[in-house]
Amino acid sequence: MKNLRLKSARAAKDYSQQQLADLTGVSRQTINAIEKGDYNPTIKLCLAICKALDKTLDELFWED
Amino acid sequence: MKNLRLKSARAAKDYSQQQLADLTGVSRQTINAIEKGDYNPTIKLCLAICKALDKTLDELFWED
DNA sequence: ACAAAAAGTAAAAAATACTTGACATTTTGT
DNA sequence: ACAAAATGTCAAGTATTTTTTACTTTTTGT
Repeated sequence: MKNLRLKSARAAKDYSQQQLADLTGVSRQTINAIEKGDYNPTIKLCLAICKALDKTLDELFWED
Repeated sequence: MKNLRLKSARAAKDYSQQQLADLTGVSRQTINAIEKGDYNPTIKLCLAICKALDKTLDELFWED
């Protein structure tokens, strides 16, 4: 399923997918796929994304 | 680096590495390697571990 | 309306998470 | 002390993430 919290947090910082990709050291397609919910990133990448967006793991990646 | 919070949370539930592996659907070696800090698991596996141990992502996997 | 930037998507290759099997060492219980 | 259970570790193979390249569609600004 889509990760709208991530999309929203990225928008709040006014970052493009490319900018967030550069900040976290991955490709734009990877960011796109994570937002789209296609597959599960590694915790290392999740942490990098959280730090780039000033969010916690629970805020962006927790699911019930 | 070692993930002692994970090791501690597992001990609090009195689970062996094998038991936690069974609960989360991975091999014992994978749990062992994560505790040892050898590599980065996927967020999906992190979530499964958190749920098995009644912990949040931030409690077990956040790093500063 | 138009151009430029951003986002969506796909296939093949590369990198790495995870498994399986096997054995050594440490810990636990009696 | 002894046996059983738990943990640590390694190597080779499999599964999945991530990259690269490329193209299409949507959004944004003038």
